[in-house]
Parts: sequence; structure tokens; C-alpha cells
Amino acid sequence: MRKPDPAGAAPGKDNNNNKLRKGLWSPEEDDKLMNYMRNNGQGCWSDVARNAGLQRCGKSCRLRWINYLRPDLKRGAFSPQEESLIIHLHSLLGNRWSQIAARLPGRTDNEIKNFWNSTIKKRLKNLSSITSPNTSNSPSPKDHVMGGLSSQGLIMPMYMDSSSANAMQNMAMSHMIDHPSSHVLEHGLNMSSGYLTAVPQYMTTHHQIGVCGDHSFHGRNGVFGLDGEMFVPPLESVSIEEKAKSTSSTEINGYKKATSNITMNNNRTENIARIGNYWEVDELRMGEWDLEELMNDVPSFAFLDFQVQ
DNA sequence: AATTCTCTCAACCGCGCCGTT
DNA sequence: CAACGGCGCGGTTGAGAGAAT
Repeated sequence: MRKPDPAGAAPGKDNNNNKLRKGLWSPEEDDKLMNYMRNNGQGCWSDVARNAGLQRCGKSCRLRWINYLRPDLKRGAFSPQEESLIIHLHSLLGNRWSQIAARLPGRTDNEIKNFWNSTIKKRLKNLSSITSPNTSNSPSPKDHVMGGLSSQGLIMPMYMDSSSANAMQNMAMSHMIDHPSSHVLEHGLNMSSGYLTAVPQYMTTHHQIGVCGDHSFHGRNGVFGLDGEMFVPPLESVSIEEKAKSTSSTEINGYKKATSNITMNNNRTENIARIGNYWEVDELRMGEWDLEELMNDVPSFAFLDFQVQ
């Protein structure tokens, strides 16, 4: 928050000089902007600032409207579903907050950005730190064998019990945080041997989430089913078989497309709340994504509580 | 009770894009 | 084609509130 600019005089009072106000908005200014927008709708923002009688620049008015005054804004804390969606979308889009916000009705890019930078980032970092490898302990049969993902794509096996199974999710999330999408995209994950391993890039141009009841993990596109945290929407109505037929063993940009199923046995499958039971995304390097097309495939999430309060 | 620390989030800044002239 | 202005976006700042000491 910023201190109101002294040049702006007392809030709500017109001052004669032409200096534009900065800093916090007063209730009077909010009223002025709100009334103007209600009566005139959105137009040229510099006109809005002028015609509404505000000593603010158009940019400031726009920001205030978008982030605070807009009637369709949803206030309050993020729901777990929204949180999961943010994480998922961030894994897809990186720091493209406006595009993420476009998928979360009632939320602003600023809000999501703040939420990410303060809450999610910190939480995931903390969780990843408490799951540091402990090579002195051998895994018991009931333990889940998991692995960390180094930025070099090295295998980093670790062992943990089922109560901390979601740590794997957090580790990977943490990795994504530290290495935005373009970097994460260089790695794939493979659990086929019981260890989570990084697989070479040429193996990761295509992943597929299995339909089985196992908790699933999908490193690159953010599908995490370990504790039902991640909801996986169906991208399209095409059947698994059709998609598999059409997407496997093809070549894109010189990379051979392969399919890897990353699933984990875990007896807590009842916690998974799937929207669909299948999700699949062709994975291309970030710069090659047709983001519009990609995001068109991600539906609005009906399970989110978008009621404006 | 006072002080310090930490966290949250509203708001600004700078840059790039795009349309207009 | 260049200059200009408006807008949108992502990064950053810093005030205020609450927690911890």
C-alpha cells in the first residue's frame, strides 16, 4: 500500500493544481469512479479520470476499477479448488497472471499474483524443505518410494510414508516455482520403476494420465492427484483411445512423441475428486504453444464457487 | 504493554504492444 | 514508416495489521 500523495490534498477534496493524486484511494474517490462507471461504462481511461472528476491518471482508475471496484469481483479467501487451479494453470502458463485470472472468474491477476507470491510459493517451499532426502533410512515396505527432481534431471530417490505422500506434489511444485514452465518443460517424470525419475526430454513431449484409480502425478502440466488436491478436468470429449491413437508415436519438431503413465499406488483413492477421469495435453516447448488454443481447451470450472459476494 | 518481525495486498512503475495519425 | 498515446501486463514496493518476543 502506498501513502496518499500529499500533493493530492485531502481525500475527496478537489485541489486546484493539476498534479495527479497517487496512493490509496479514498472512499469518495471510489464513489466517484463507481458512479461514473455505472452511468457511462468503460471507455477511454483518461477520459474516465477526467470526466469523473478524479485527480488520478487513467491508469490508476483502471487499476482501481479492475482490482477493487468491479462489481463482479469475488472477495475473500481462495478456496482449495481455486488454489489447485491456480497451481495447475501456473504450471501451464507460468507468470501469465492475466491469463490465469481469466480462468478464475471474479479474481484479478493482481490478487492471484499476490496469492502466489505470498501464500502458495511460501507454503510449497516450506513443505518441500521438510521432505529433504534422508538416505540413512531404508524404506519400509509400506513406505512410498518417491523421488525428487533435480534441475539437472537427476534421479533423487527418497522415501516417505503415506502420510506425507503429498510432499511429492509439493516438491514438484517447488521445482516449478523455482523453474518456471519453460524450464520445467525440459523434464519428464517416470514412476514406472517405483522411483520417480527424470526422463530425457525426447521422452516427454507427450504424457498421459491414466484412468486407473491410482493417485496420479503429472510433472509437466500440473496434474497432481496425490491427496485429491488437484482436480483434473477433461480437456475434450475425444475418447482416450482416439486421442492415444492420434497422438502417440508421432513426431513434432524433431522430438519423438512418447507416452508415459505416471501413477502411484496409494490406498486413499477415495479422496480424489476428479471432474473427468482423463486428461491429456500435447506438450510443446513453451515458445511453441498456441496458448489461445491450449487455454480454450481448459474449461471453466463448474465446481468452483464463483458466486459474487 | 511495548517493540520487533512477518505477512498481506493495494497500488505504483516500467515496459511492451497495438492502434491511430 | 515513425511518432505518439492509450492500455495491459508483470514486477516491485511499502503501509498496515497481526503475530511473536
